[in-house]
Order: sequence, then C-alpha cells, then structure tokens
Amino acid sequence: MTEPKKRNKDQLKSHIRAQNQALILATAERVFARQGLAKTTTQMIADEAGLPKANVHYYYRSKKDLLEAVLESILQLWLDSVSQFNVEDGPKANLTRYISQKIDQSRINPCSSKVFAMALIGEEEFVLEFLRRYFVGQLQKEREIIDQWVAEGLMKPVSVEHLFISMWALTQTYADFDAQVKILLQKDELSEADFDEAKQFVTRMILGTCGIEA
Amino acid sequence: MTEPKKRNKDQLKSHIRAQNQALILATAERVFARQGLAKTTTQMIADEAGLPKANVHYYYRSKKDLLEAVLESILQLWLDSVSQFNVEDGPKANLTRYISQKIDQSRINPCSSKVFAMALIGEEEFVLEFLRRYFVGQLQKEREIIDQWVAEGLMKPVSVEHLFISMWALTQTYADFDAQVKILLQKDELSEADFDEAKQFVTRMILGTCGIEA
DNA sequence: GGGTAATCTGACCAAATGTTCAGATTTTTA
DNA sequence: TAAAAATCTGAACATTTGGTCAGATTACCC
Repeated sequence: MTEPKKRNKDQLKSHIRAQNQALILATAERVFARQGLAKTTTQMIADEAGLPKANVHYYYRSKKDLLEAVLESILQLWLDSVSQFNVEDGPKANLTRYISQKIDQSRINPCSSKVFAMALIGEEEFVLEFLRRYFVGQLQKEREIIDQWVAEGLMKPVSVEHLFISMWALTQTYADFDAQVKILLQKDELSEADFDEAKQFVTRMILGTCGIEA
Repeated sequence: MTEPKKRNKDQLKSHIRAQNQALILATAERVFARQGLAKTTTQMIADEAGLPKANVHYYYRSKKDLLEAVLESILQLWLDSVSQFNVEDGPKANLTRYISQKIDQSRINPCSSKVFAMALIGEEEFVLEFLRRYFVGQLQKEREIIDQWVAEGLMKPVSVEHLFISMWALTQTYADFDAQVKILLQKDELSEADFDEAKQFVTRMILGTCGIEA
C-alpha cells in the first residue's frame, strides 16, 4: 500500500522511504518551478530524479498528492524561517528583519517562491486554505503589535493589510518574476549584490512609509 | 486555408472574421486567466465561446498561436493605455498618474493582468522578447527624464530600475494575486474603493521614496 | 442566380499522460 | 535463514487533448 503500517514504533528505521520522498520532493519542486504546475509531468520528475515513473507513484499516489506535499514542505519552510514580530525591538528592527528574511528566502530558495506563486495565481485550494487558516490570524497579531508601536509614537499609522501586501509583493517579485527583473537589470543572473540592493531599496521604502528614519 | 487571401482590398468587408476572432480572443483570455495557461484546453475556450472546437482552430492554427494572439492584444492594450512620462509635469504628477493608470488597468481588466503574469512567471518566450524589445529602451527614456528631475532638485536620486520593479510589483499584485489580497482583506470581491485605497497607499509609498511631499 | 471564396463542423487520429498492477527484488524482522 | 513486509518496475490501459480534414454550408461578387 502507499501508506504502509510501520513495522514497529521506530519509524526512523525506514530510512529508504524518507530518503526517496525527500529526493522526489526536492526534484518535483525544481521541475514544477521550471515548467509550471500543469506542464510538469510525473515522467519529467521521475527522469530528473533518476527513478522510474512507477516508483514516484509508489510514494505519491497522484500528481495532485505530490504537488500538495511540495506545497506543504514549502509552507513549513517559511513558517520555520521567518520569525514573528516581537514588540520590544520596535518597528525599525522588526520590519528590517522581516524584509531581509523574506528576500533571503527568495534568493536562497527561488524554486519554493516560484512554486508558491504559481499555486497562488492558479488559486490552488490547498494554498488558499493555508492562507485562510494561518495568515488571517497572523495578521491580527501583527496589527496589535503595530497599533502599540503607533500608540507609542514609534511609527506613523498605516494600513496593516496594505503594508503586508506591499511587503509580500516587493520581496517576492525578485524571485517570482526574476525573468522580468533580469531583463530590466540587463543581467543574465541575479547576484547576491542585486538582492542586497533590493533589500535596501525595499527597506527604505517601507520604513519611509511608516515614518521611520533610516 | 487558415490565412485566406482577402477577396478585394477592402478587408473590412470580412466582418465575420474580425468578429469571431474578437470573440475567441476575449473568451480565451478569460479562460486562460481562470484555468491557467496549460490547464486551459481549446475545447473549454470553444465551449465558452459557443463554437465548435474545429472552428477555433480555423482561426488560430494552434493553441500556442492563440495564446500569443491573446498576449499580443494584452500588450497592445497596455501600450495604448499607459501614457509615457513627460518632463514638464514633474515627478509628482507623472508618478501619480502612472500608478493610477496601472492600478486602473488591473481593476478594469484583471484577466489581462493575470494572463500576462502567468506568461511571465512561466517565462513564455513571447513576452520575454517583448520586454527585451520594448522595456529596456523605455526604461532608458525614463531614466533620462528622472535624472533631469533629480538635477532640478524635484526629487531625490533613486535607482530607476528598482523604482519601476517596485511600481510594477505593487500595482499588479492586486490583480495577479487577488485571491491572496481578498483573504487578507477578508472580502469576497475587491471593490473600486479597495483599489482606490491601494492607489493611495502605493502612491504615498513611491512618492515618499522619491522624497516628494504628498 | 451562378460561381467562387470563406466559413463552418462532425468525425477522426496520433501522441501524451496519469494511473494501475502483477510480479520481481530487496530489506527487515523473528 | 525463512517468512513477511516494503520497495521497485516494466508493461499496459483509459482518457484527454491538440490538431486535421473532407465535405457541407454560407457569404460575397459579378
């Protein structure tokens, strides 16, 4: 069966499973990002992973299952690597760190970013459900913190929703639409320096909007 | 043949052709935006247009041809409706107008915006070629104008590339990732008022970055 | 109204693709 | 080491899909 019962409680013994699943997930993410979600075939993923197609289907029953597993790993990665706001450090440090972490993510793992964007623009129910479950509550927390900062005179009042929409748009555009960015910047590949410039530009923009001195 | 010789010089007489092509293009754009480029089948487009599939293929030899025709019409629309910078009016009026026009476009024709974004994220050669041919030169013109404004002390010096990347990201996110925006704003549909708010927010942000008083 | 060009369309086809499955092979357990 | 569980895989299948085509129908011109 595709979901075999563990022989005993120590499921770590099944390292073959973990290893192959990781290989398939990483490969699938890359192929999805390069080819687009619908254009990608299980055959492509299998070939690139060096496995027969039937073996891929042994671990992931359907293409949809595989895509959702990829999306889940992407979302998990993000939850792990973007830290939340903490009131004490104030708006400047928090916003700067948030933007820096988001852009680092886009640079270090552009495939993740692109697959997520593709799923979002294609309105995949899986990611919409995640956003509904996670982001709405998250935004509420952030709103409270920002309100507090505003009350303390640490920043100007701004629309929290539009602020986050803007930060997402600005930080992800460099990964998601890298083809466009590369053409505008007239570069074959984006260097770390380009991302650092982007980081500075976006940070200055956001801090300025919040009335925070740079 | 698919490319029939016009019977006489007055090709306007062939209104059937023009009419059906327009119907197919408009329908295709809608379906592409809703389903994604690869998931869309010529059958879907035909059904939604109320035509047999073979009739669609009579006007557009292949799916790729049809997609490119759609993209071309989208790009043409944009060239027509976003006016260029003119030095005399100064940075504030120009930037404000540019942002306003871009967001209006996203609101009035969300399908166009989304199809373009899908093609861009999928790195369709057709749009990349357009960007190379058109945008690079366009950016050069805009850079000269902005340099002039900076020299006249009308605005702070900024990276023109990042400025335009930012304006594109900010103005299009409301159409391209409307699903995400709707969830964050907790609305079923975005109203004109939402877009106006976005317009103000983005404008304030960009003007601030350029050191222009609001 | 007759002839020609243009348009339309049902039927068909070849290729691609997601998925299944039976049996071979390997790994783990007892 | 033998049984059992897990993993692997070539081959096959059903469906979908882009695209074709011959013949019917309609529009247009003289």
